[in-house]
Amino acid sequence: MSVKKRSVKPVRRNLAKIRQDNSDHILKVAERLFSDNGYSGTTISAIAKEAGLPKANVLYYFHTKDALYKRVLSNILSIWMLSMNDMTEDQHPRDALRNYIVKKIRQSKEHPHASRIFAAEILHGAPYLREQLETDLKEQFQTTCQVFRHWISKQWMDPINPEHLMFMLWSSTQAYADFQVQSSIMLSKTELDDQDFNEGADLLVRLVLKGCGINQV
Amino acid sequence: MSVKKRSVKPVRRNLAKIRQDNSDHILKVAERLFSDNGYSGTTISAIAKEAGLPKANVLYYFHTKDALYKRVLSNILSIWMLSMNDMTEDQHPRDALRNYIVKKIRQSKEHPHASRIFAAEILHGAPYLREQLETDLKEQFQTTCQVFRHWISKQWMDPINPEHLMFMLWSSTQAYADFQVQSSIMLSKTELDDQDFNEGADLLVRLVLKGCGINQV
DNA sequence: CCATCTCCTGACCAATCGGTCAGAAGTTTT
DNA sequence: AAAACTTCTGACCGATTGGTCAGGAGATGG
Repeated sequence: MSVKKRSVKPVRRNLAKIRQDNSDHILKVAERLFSDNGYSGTTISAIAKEAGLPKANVLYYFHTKDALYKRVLSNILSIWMLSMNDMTEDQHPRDALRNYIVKKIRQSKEHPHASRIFAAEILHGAPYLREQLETDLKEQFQTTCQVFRHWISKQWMDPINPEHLMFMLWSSTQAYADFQVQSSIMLSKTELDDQDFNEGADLLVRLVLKGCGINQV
Repeated sequence: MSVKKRSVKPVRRNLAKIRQDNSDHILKVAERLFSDNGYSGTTISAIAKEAGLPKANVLYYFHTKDALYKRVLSNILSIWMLSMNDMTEDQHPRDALRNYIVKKIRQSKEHPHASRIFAAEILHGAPYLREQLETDLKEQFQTTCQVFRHWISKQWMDPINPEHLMFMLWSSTQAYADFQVQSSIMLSKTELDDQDFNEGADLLVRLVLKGCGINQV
């Protein structure tokens, strides 16, 4: 019955860790909400509530909504760019294209929120990303198109339009994140499972390789 | 110098026409703004300003923002569904698929705003469209998948996964509206022109037909 | 020409928005 | 244990939001 008067808070938290943990937590919650409701549809109050913090605390870590959104975006973009530079001239398109498609669909599966925020940004004219699209992504795009042209000149694939092939690869893989809701409705599921992602990847690989006249092993 | 005191407003407008014209005008402006800024990012004041009307007048025609958005959406969906029921068993996939792709890309070109609103809606979980997706669109989806299976059984095309082929067709054609901004940046243009849309359609037709093992004429 | 209906709008409203701030509470340094 | 610093938060702010409303202006039918 007697309540021990022992100190109730022996936790002794660490300042640096507190900052790290709270920032991370807020970013994670914000990513999900921005993904579900868009920039304008997401309020700081909602983020705070979902994170279990007072609104003023969220604004203590990220001084403005804009700054928070930009941090979310830059996190996303760094993940993105990292795993895209993989297609090179010395590879055979058979392997390079398969790897690209598989990796891109895996990204859609593992980072659906990030993927959707990215898509929504572009859908609305890329107000925050335009600069990086015009520099970093464009450079990478042109490099990859050049790789395609190289493969074509080696007759490893049909003479197809490299730019539009890139658009097709991008959109059809991206769709497994962006339109997941629609796809799962069409398949009468609550959400896509691993097999669905695999079947999607298989179909795209097959379609692209055969469609580009790349002889498979 | 003398100002003629002739009646300044001889126009004598017609009530029914006034209602029609204003509603249409508001819907048109709203479609553009919803497309550019999303639902939450678009304010009634902004729509009113852009339409050259007082805010209260917009609300006179459409009692709530929600109702206006739903009207925009239903306009879009009716255009959508109309031109999608085209693939039938008695056609050869060579023609049916080509027609579908060409038509879908033309829609992306001619109704980019509608297309983007639709995409944003799905991206954010289809809060307003879910019911119609679950009934109308799903039914049509399954019908078309059945047509694919029929073509496969007739050995007019390879035994590919019909559902994922539909996803691929949908996303890669849709992209010519949704990601137009990104595409035009990649191609160093201010916007895509007719030739770009044609090249995109050509590539997709070629990729899909050859990829599905459909022998072209 | 008058009664009636529709169209139109400035003024107004409560609610919510992003953001500020003073000061309490907790942690680290001395 | 005291000083210095960071974390935390309730109360508050002006601006904007979607929406209401009373009443004026214009159109219509008899």
